[in-house]
Amino acid sequence: MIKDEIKKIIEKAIKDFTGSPALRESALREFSVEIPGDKSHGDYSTNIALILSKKLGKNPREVAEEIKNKIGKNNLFYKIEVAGPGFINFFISDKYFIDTLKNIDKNYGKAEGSERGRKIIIDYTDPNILKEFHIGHLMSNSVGESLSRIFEFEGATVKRVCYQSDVGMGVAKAIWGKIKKENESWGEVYAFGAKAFEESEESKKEIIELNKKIFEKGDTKINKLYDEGKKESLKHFDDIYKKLGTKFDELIFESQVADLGKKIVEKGLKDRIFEKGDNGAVIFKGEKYGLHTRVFINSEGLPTYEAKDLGLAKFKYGGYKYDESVVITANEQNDYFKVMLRAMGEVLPELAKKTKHISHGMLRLPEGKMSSRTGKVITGESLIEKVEELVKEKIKDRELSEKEKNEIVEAVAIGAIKYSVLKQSIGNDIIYDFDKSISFEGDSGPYLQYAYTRANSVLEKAKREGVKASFRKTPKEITRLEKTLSYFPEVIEKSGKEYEPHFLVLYLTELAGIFNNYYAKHKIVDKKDEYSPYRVALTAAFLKTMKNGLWLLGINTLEKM
RNA sequence: GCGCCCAUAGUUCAAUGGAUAGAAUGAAAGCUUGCGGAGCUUUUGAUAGAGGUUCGAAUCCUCUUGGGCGCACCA
Repeated sequence: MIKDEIKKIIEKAIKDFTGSPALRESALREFSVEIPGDKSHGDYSTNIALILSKKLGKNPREVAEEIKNKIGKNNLFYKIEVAGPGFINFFISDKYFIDTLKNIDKNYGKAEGSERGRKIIIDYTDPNILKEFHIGHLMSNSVGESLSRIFEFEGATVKRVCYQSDVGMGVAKAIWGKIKKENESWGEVYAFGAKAFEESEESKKEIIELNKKIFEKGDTKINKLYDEGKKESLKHFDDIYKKLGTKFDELIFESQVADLGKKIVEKGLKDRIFEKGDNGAVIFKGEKYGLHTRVFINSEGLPTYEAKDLGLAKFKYGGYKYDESVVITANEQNDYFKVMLRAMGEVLPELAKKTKHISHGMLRLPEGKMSSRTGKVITGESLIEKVEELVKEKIKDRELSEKEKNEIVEAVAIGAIKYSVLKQSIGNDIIYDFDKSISFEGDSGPYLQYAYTRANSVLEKAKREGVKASFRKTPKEITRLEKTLSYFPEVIEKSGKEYEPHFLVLYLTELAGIFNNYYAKHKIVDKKDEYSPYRVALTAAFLKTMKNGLWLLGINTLEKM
């Protein structure tokens, strides 16, 4: 990557610069090499002089000039200039960009980054059995899958896991509902049970009683109901994962980690990390760390979610010696995670250090539009269905086979949803606009898919007309397209490092726009034009980059649409 | 009550403390002999308010206003 090369050059240039080694070190940690938004500021730009001058108490422009002189001549650039308050701008030779283009193949950008050799476990989606798969799960899945693919692409070995609750009151509410309303779906009966639990003392008692029975596993009828429900639930989730393009390496259930968690907390109690509350519950006093108190084992001696999460960490590490454990949840759990991770820092310090909590915002729908007649919450699958219907309506007049149409509907709908989730920084709420998400123009998944498809048909035309891709004859001046294509590896690395797929989304959207612009200005396939082979090769490079990029977001490309 | 997060063009989003705050969409105007016009070009328009730190603040600090979330036995 060119950015790394520039960094090395700068490092070398300031090696025998005035100041102490410690000062130099800290400057090297802080400085950055960026692609400036304004192209008149060069292809790459660094703020090293601004950082150094601050530490040295010198004029930044003078420092910049000095560094520029130290760098001297280098074939990579045709020009270096000092600009503004003291930026050093690098203008890269076209030859470099063309050489990069030549190396764009289907592995372009792969495993170049910083994750090489690392073992990462990533936990996302996390629906609970017998409950609905809701929009939050859809968000978690989109984020988790994309990050997984980015880490893998950067060279990490990734284990995808999904942690789900299969015991407790939630399950009891659903089973209680199922007993009362045999023919209703699990999602429905759960809602029914949950409502009854809140509203009727009698029902509440029954559900608590039932919860014990489920736990004891003594009643064959209840056992059967539970087993069937669990199986059906998991099958149902599996269908959704297939559609979304996720394949988990392991499903971990709450029941598998409860005892482990309890033991960890009991040991922690002996070590005085935890303490006993008034009524016998085992608690962690978060106030010592500026947080709040949470219960890890309740007064009945049962481990809570907190304890189970400790068990989960140990369980995960037992099966896979990870370097990093990434957990993705909605951000309403942020404060909870702070306390739990702080406690983990005391009882499982090594694992706590390796754990990274990433939280996403809510997917909000335009008011009224989606709430169905029954007033139920919108589920993840009904969202997918609704978007599919809209896409279906949109392409109904195309001359395509039924089979082709179905493929397009699914790819475009999923692409639209994933794009909407991933296009902005994780953590903030998303206002989901149905029409915008499936729009073929502007800021959307389908726009990228369309740009891909159109480029693809250009290549098909080239094939028909016998124009072969070649970089032998290159134009005198290259365009933004060649330059932008070369940024791809850097963008992926940044997305992975910062756990932010939106950098990639923004990049691909810009790239698609630039390609569309190129396409509008140049005739790509033209037998009589000596530059046509080059343009075909450039189009092929765009196609591969776009395909890889979309794949990293979990979005499929289409040959026709 | 306490804590955490958030506030940027009409709208939806960008911007490791850096250069003239970028896109998309909307609105207005234009482009088509040439591959999928579902495209391209141009114009329009914003940092919630008040202080402070800094050579430099949308970004850091304080206060105000307006939102979201969380605070002992749910997950």
